Amino acid sequence: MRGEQRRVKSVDVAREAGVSQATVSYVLNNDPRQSIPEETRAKVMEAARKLGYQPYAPARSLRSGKSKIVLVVWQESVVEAAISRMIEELAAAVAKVGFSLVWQIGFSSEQEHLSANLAPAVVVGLVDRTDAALTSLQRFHAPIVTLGNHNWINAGTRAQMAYLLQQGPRPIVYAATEKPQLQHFSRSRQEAVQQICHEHGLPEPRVLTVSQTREKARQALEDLLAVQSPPFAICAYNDDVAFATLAALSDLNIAVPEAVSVIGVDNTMIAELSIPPLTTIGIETPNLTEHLIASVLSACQGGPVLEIGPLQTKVVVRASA
Amino acid sequence: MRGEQRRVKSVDVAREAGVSQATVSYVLNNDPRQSIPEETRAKVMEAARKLGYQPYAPARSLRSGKSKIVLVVWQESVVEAAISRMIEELAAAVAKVGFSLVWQIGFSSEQEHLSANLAPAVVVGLVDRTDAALTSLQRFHAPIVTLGNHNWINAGTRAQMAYLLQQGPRPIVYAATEKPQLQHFSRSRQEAVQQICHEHGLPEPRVLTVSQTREKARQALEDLLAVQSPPFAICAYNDDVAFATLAALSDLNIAVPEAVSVIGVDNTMIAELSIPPLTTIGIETPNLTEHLIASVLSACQGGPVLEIGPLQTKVVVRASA
DNA sequence: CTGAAAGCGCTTACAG
DNA sequence: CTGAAAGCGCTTACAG
Repeated sequence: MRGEQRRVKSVDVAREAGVSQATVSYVLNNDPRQSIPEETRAKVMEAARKLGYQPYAPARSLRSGKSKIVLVVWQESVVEAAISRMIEELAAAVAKVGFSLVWQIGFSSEQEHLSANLAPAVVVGLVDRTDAALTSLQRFHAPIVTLGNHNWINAGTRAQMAYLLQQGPRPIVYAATEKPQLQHFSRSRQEAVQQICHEHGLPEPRVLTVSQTREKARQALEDLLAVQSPPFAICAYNDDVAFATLAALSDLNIAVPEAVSVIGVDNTMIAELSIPPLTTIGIETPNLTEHLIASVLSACQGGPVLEIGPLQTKVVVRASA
Repeated sequence: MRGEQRRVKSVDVAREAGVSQATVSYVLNNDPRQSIPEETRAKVMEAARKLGYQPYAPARSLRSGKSKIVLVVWQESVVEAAISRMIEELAAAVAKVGFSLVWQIGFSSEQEHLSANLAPAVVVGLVDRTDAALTSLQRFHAPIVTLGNHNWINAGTRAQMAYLLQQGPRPIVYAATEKPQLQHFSRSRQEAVQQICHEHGLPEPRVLTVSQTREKARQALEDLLAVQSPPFAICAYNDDVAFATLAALSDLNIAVPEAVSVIGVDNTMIAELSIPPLTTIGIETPNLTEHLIASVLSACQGGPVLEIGPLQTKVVVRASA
């Protein structure tokens, strides 16, 4: 399916409307420094509509020196509802000032020369703030907006541990994910769990690596039970891992939370649908979306990049812990 | 955080390397029609590296008349692992020929003027092929690659019904999603279910609208049970809906699949983690990714848009139906 | 209020 | 093999 045809240019619109190319530009961009009579304006609009004129982005970017693209760089490969909703609101906000939002998903090395192919006005880095990632974002030569908190990766983990500790002195097991693309995060959270255990004089936490296949998850759990007897508490990498863990516990007829308690992170849609319903951590930064929008809009308009405050968490207590 | 600085241009590289701007372009683009001595080539590369030169995409697009952006338009707001994996492979493939891939997520009207801000070389439309959607994609003035099958939205639904029918003559209930952004799809699948029931002389299927909150899902199910007594089979919009349905059935102590059977669509990661494990439909088109890649690469290089064959499905039998 | 003209940073015929 | 120059389609001082 092709959609090509000859492109209609602003000079075509000018000819059709019987005005100059400059006037077309003034009208279409609503240039506030010009005062165009209503009649001329209408003629131009009508001609543009009739010819189906679409300004050609590269020309306009080249001339004006700035593009109208906001690039969201999202490090993981899956986009969940919560983040999607946040960015959807951002997209609506930037659209109001004539910008468009576009995503890069999965921050892979193959994609690194995106900066040679796209010149965004602003980049929103929803990534772990490692030096490598930051350097990579610099290549866009655009203002960079990131989540303010260096440790947002582990914010949920710390909240999980605080809750478990407050529930009583059970040994802790960290349930890691098996997904290769999440190892960086998973390891970081694991270290956070270890450190907190040390600080509270708890034994070194064992690690349960949970695959998404039910069978393998059950086996890993059996292996764990051979060396760690209940009661204990499982602090899961995220809700998905907690889910698989609950399935495995059910298969082995282990009482949750009496023998083993489980806590997730993310408060995804499905968290309340598990059996038993999953206790988890929700990210609840009041006005996070608003702060993000304000920061991006400011950057779009050449203003400073506003700092975005740290993430706040809250425990969503259900039945599993 | 700013990453601006003065942009280094190809003329700067030329000066640094002691050659002309043209030579810089030839070297950096590996122009096959020129034969540049190795020594000159090395000088240019070194100068570019030293200055951190990045070609400016808009200028290059304007001059060459084509961009190196592949835009993936994804109609839903959530990106699941399966689709993400497919597009990741596509991204790697186009990267090999110097293109970059970028997503538009959630095909909202606010984003419609994206075509004024971005000039992709190819657009991949992972959207329902309605006239409105197609017209919208045309505005990019680029070749459009879509999934070949007009009815891919309902392919999974037809497979669900075929399986349920083959299991025996239970009344069918269609479990719809409540999510506003999915209504178009959900209604389309519902109609497919109705039509198939007619064709097989089954009674008009009742509709259970399933919210993602457990409490509301349970209530809706109770309302249904007041008018439809077991046994019956629930054909769910997708795995998420099936999940919520299973949770509600568990709350009401209804035996699955003895009293009520449930089948999903998508074969998501969590499908085997439900209690009982979910019977569902997987999309299993052999070489779908390969076909997609071939089609996009062809379009990138100015060739024709290759047709992509219809989606194929397979039943993944677990315990719920 | 309107138009003729310059120029953004590249690529690519073209001449040498 | 290399370089001087034209030109992609816009926007925006500038002159009228």
